[in-house]
Amino acid sequence: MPQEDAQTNTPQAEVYNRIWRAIADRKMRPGTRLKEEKLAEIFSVSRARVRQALAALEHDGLVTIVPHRGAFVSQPSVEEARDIFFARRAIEAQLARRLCATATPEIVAKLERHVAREREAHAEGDTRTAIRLSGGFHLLLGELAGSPYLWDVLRDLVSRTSLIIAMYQVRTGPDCGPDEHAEIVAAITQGHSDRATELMTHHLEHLEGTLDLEQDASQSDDLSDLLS
Amino acid sequence: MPQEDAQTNTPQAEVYNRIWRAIADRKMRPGTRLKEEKLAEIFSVSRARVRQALAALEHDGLVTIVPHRGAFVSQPSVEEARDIFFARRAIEAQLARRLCATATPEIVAKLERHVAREREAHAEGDTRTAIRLSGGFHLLLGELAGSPYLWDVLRDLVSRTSLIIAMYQVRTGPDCGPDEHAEIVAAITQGHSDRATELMTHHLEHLEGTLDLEQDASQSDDLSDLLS
DNA sequence: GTTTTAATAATTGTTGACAATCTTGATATC
DNA sequence: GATATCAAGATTGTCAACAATTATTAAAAC
Repeated sequence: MPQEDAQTNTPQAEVYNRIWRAIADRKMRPGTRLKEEKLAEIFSVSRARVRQALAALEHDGLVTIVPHRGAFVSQPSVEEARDIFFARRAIEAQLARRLCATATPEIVAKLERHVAREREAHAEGDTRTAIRLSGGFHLLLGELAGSPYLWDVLRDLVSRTSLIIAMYQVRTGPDCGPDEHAEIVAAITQGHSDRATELMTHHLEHLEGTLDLEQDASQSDDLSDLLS
Repeated sequence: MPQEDAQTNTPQAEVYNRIWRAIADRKMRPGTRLKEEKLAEIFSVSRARVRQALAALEHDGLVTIVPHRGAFVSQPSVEEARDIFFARRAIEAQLARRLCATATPEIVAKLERHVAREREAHAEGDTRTAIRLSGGFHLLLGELAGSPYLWDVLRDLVSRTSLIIAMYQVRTGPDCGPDEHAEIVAAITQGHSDRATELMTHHLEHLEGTLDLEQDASQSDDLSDLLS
């Protein structure tokens, strides 16, 4: 499942959100250990709260909990990475198609405004916000498509994609520039649903293609670096 | 998010699975209250375990937790119901399409065997297993499509659909007979991907159409029955 | 010098008791 | 009689101490 996670008020949600953002924004590398007591100290909450947050994050696939060993930032395998991209293509293609049918001027305006901000951050060389906005584009698209359920699935997929990029990006590459997003928005604006879905599919394939997903999955540890 | 939930070993997973099945098999009506202490007594576990299980079930959308009030079997609204069906169409259409491209003889055999079992239960008038097998067909399709992630999303969607049917079915109707499933399998067997996706979409629309989703969403309580 | 074994420390898992909140029922007031 | 107020009971939420498990270190054996 997937459903309303990002609550706001309660202190336990605060812990969840902080860790979630840290992982999604790639401030914590995959494999990082998350000690309960340390987190409890950082956030000034009881260990039970941290425990709940970690359990929820495990449900989201961002954290892996090994019994009696602790919680770690997940290290998605190559197979999982490919699967995530397949799921994104399947879902986002449909969302783009639906948006073509339901797009109002306000919706188009929101999309164009977002792409403009992406362009801005990209031009200024502000990589961190560029990354966040880039993921945000896909989330915005899901939000505007009017399916709360798929929006939540998409939120999950985008955050997992962050982990995948952190693990498998070959270098600090172009990182999903705003041009392809602009094209998609253009297709939606004109109501070309087939073209929009095709562009979205291609865009995600392009993103997947920039990663190094060829390595042997059996050597996901640090050992592989030493033996190369 | 959606990911590996149905663990097997641990006692807390046992509680989760038992409650999950009870809801998915429509043995517990939407709105039923789930008292922690009572569940703890039934399953002979501590209240903390029950608490974990309920939290996970809330994440799956099968249970709604109201702070300081307790846990209840969810009562999906009409909007949520429509959204769930939209999501199912989006995802299952893509899964059917993919299966057309990757279907092996073994896969086809598994699908046909399942449909045969559905026919059997239907002919014998065994409604309960017919319902379970009917949902199982969609899950099997997701499993054979080879996307663990979407399979998990589908599992979530199918269980939510059970709740929706429990709430909105107009009577104990035909309940998704096996004939449409057979047609879909036939299309997959022949590799007609467009036809398979179309059949799947239509099948889900048909299922949604058998429900009474016209009622005013503001009257989801029992009062609406009394005032009609 | 390397491997085994044991003792210690650090970390996670669980439980039961207590606090906070809500529901229910009775009583008082209009 | 209907509504408001308040107390008792029931239920959920939280925490801190304790148990179980694993990691680390040191010593011992080869």
